[in-house]
Amino acid sequence: MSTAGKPYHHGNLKEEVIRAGLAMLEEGGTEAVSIREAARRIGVSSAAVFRHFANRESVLAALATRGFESLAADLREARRSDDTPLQTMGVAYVGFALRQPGLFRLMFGGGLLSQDRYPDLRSASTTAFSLLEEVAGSRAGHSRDHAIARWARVHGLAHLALDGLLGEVGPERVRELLSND
Amino acid sequence: MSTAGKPYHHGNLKEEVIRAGLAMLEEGGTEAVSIREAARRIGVSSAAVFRHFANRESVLAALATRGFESLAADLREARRSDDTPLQTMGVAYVGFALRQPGLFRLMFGGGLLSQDRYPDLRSASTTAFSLLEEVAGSRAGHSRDHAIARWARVHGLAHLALDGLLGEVGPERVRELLSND
DNA sequence: TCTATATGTTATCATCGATAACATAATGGA
DNA sequence: TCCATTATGTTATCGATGATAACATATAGA
Repeated sequence: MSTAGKPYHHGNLKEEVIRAGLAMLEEGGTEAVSIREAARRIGVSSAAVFRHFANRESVLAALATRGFESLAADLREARRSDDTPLQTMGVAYVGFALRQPGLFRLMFGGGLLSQDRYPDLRSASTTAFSLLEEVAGSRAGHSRDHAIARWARVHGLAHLALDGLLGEVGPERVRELLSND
Repeated sequence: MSTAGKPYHHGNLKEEVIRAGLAMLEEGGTEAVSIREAARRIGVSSAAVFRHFANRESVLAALATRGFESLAADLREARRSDDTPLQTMGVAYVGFALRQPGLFRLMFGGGLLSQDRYPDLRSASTTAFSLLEEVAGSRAGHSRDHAIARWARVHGLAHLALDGLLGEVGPERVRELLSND
């Protein structure tokens, strides 16, 4: 038990590291995610963080995993739209990227996905993607390849918008770019 | 003049740093690009590198710029195909990403493009993109938005393939995925 | 030739990820 | 209840990195 100050055991450190990591991610991108800085913000020694994560990369993997879970939630919400679920999901997808660019870049640009360590990350990403692909291929007479092509378009739009190559991109603009099919 | 060993002045250091950087990029991604390691490989002090680059990020920007120039060259070559230039350029685009994943990830995933420093990088990227967009929109009756959508699909395919989300992807597979229009 | 400038070198610093050695709290069986 | 095991935290330390300052040498032009 603690007498007055902080208890010796934090109790929720892993979760807080993730919270701090997500914040740093948006402040300065993946490079700005630092174990020491996270520890500093939480008020704990940096070595304590290593009790919960093997190394920095595994922190990044945890952040990316959260990202895919969050993206999947957004996509599920968008799917409820009864009129044009594909467009709406596309808008949600691009919106996610623009709202959390640091996270989005980590999720894809980081090369974590293409590795085989981090099975949690793999499965979280698969879950999110299957939501998109499912809807993209649901119209009658469309091949799986067609679904992939649609999915790729959404993904590409998100990346291009993020890199500022499409000018200002709002929800309506995204819907417009996804309407021609 | 030097008596026997290396001359005091390297003479071509900037270029060699870029060469070394490109190599490191493919060996271990952006994170593996290190000023000190580059200097070590070239056989020069790390401080010497800073005579030619303001900081590490500006080295990365130079590498990315090279990447866009190289990509543009590939696209120009592909455009010469008289039958299906758009598909061929798409194949070249994805092929570039798969052949040089580290470079491709730096060019996009790094967030360098969205910054405003590095005007050379901006212009190199614009040049490359205009090649794609030009051809993508050249068919009669197609809007600029349609060209962007096509471009996005190619870009998205490159990213997805790079992240291993499309399984094995060879040139024919890419052409297949780009054929439905 | 001589001087300014470009380009290299050798310290040196603060920061970072990582690990070892040690300290304390929480848990659960005898 | 006590005590041993385990989980979780701390401090000290290491090697590598980006960056800068102070100094050395080569090159080029007046």
